[in-house]
Amino acid sequence: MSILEALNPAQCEAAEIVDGPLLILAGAGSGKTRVLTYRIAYLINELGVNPWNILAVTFTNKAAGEMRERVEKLVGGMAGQIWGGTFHSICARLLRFEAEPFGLDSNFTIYDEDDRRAAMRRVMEAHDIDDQDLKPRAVIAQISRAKNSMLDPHQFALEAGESPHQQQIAELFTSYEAELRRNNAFDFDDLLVEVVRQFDNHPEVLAKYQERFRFLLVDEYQDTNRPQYLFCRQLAAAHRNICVVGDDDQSIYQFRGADIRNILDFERDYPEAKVVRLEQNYRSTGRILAAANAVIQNNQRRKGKELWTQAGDGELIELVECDTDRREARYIVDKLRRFINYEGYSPGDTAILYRTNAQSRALEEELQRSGMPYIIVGSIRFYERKEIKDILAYLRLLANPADDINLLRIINVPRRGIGATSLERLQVFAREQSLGLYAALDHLDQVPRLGGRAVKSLTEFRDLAHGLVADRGGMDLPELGQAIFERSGYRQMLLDENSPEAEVRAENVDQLIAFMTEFSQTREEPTLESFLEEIALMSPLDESPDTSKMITLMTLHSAKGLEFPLVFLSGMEEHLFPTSRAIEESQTNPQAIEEERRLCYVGITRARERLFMTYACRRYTFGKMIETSPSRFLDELPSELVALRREVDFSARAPRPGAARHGSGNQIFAAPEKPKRKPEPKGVHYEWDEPPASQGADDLPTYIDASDPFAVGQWVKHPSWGRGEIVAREGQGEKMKLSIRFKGSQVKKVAVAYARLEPA
DNA sequence: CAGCGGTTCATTTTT
DNA sequence: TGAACCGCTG
Repeated sequence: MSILEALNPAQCEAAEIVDGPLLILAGAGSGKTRVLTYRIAYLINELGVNPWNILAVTFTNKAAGEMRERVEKLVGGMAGQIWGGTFHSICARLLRFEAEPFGLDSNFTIYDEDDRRAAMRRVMEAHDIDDQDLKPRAVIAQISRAKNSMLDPHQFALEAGESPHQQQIAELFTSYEAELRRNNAFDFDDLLVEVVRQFDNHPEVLAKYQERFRFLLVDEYQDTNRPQYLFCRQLAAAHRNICVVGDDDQSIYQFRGADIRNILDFERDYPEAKVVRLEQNYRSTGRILAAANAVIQNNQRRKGKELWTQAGDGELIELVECDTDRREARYIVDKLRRFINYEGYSPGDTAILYRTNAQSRALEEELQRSGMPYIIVGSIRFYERKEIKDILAYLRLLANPADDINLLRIINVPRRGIGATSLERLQVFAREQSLGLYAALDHLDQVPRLGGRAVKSLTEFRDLAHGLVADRGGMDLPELGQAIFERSGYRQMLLDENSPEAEVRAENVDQLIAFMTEFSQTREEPTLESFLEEIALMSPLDESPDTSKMITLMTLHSAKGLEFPLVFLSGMEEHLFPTSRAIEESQTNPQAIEEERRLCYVGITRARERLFMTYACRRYTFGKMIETSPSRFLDELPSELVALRREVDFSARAPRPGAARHGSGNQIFAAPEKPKRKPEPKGVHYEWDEPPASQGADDLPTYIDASDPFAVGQWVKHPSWGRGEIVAREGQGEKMKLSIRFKGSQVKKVAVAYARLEPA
């Protein structure tokens, strides 16, 4: 009996066709991941394929890990031998493994957006270009686009033609590339481009991998860009065993070079390709699916498919109009509390999705008041925090001393009295001698016009670095992190600051070191380089481990591939979703709106049972209240699927059908909510279903729970800051942080586990 | 050299 | 609204 009997006929076919190219067109919720895992298990268990011969490309590293786990359940420990990960992490590993034949230094650094910008600034300075009239960001965007089209600086210059502006960018492109090579660094785009070029130039290396990766699986194929497409084509050229899975309706990364043609033209690239369509949806209710189908139908450019389900209709989709973004947030949080308290949902069943990260702020404030556990995916990324980036910069310096950009970040952090003037002198010297800055530190006596104080400070820094390099061999990863934290004076700097914020930052560094410990215990090769690489290529989702227990807030992009029983799509407004940019662009190109619509489709299809879509009539934007209008996508929802309600006055719970008219007016008004009898709450219960009488300066109700000493509204005493009122809190248990308003009305953020707080 | 206060500018989305 | 950048002062 085959393991594939657990699959439906279409899924079974998709898992079984293992010879030659295969395109699986998998609609949202059609069991795609299930097919992929069974396919791999089938290859290994029933066809005796060595897992070592399988390469699985996924969209996040987390997804790769989950797939490996699921395969493991079917085939056992051998699953660990499957190569899996994102294009970027796979390519980074390839570049390190093959550094020698490729003529590279395997200790290269991977530049993120910040590093990239810093590098570009430096290049522009060298070219004497004022960054006011040519912004580094814009130049980088153009370079990135060029790389995603596989253009090198030379080809870019040819395409630029006569335009002096474009020629200037071409020059900057050339210098930027030189700068990165000098620093032994690659940016995100380079990782892919470099592998493709190297494979072209080293067919013997390519052949090795073609031989090894006899079975190629690529998930989210609709979001591949040109270099990724070429990479796949290179690997598959010999055996043509390539299985790609995708959904043209869920292509949402064209802004970063994804080319929808890669999926639309798959059958042209591989004429012998078989195509399997998965259209039965196992995720959502009939109404949710109908809404999704109705919206996406407005796109012209698609392969065309219609999802269907055997599940029932389910509830109506609720469309909620709120007068402000604040009210919208409050409505959502209030609704969540009810679902969690009385409808048997747990926080982990729920998600709030939005178009832009900026929208998370108002929602977060409301959630903080509520005390319900939540996690924001991606907006304030752990590895982008100053203190984390600083400590990482020290680590990167040890791994790759040739990286000036990195060294400049920390040479005066903590303050060592090394100022701009001294640094400039050092840089001029280094440039003249063709030395990296780190190497130049060994010749301080030869640097012209360097003051005695500066020499002393720079020597101090050099000795610090040398010391760490010398001792590195005898330390494991977390010890090294700890040593950097201590010896660099970073910990002392935070201690001296003696503020709650500094405490939190110290705690963050401790967290980083804790992760280093975990890393060195769980990874096969816990080297410094692999650690830095993993962090550099981490997606926001890879960073947040426990979305399963909390209300999850994230962008629609981050939500791709996920599902939740209860979903809120917030900010359904013109100029926000679709964005102003897309609207503007659609003046000249009607298809510009289509990617936004696909994003909307992705959002709708995340929901299993209940879907709420909300919009505000006025929204705080750039500190100003802006009048808004409902998103055009709402007009595309069939009226019979939707219940419309209005949230105007918070204290009046019942909706007030009223003045404002919406869009084409095809929505129904919901009957006023009938007063429900409260069932006995089960499990965790979040308080304040009935809001207490409003209090406080504004007319917003403040919720207070007297049994919880750290509830919002309670007073506490801080050893150094005195008495203060808790105005907000985040996190749980040991990680709980409080925002406290002390006298002088300054608000400080405090980690409960660190600050010795007393009730006051 | 560091710290302060003023100004300006920005929001897509992410590896 | 706020982060990020600039220029001035001590």
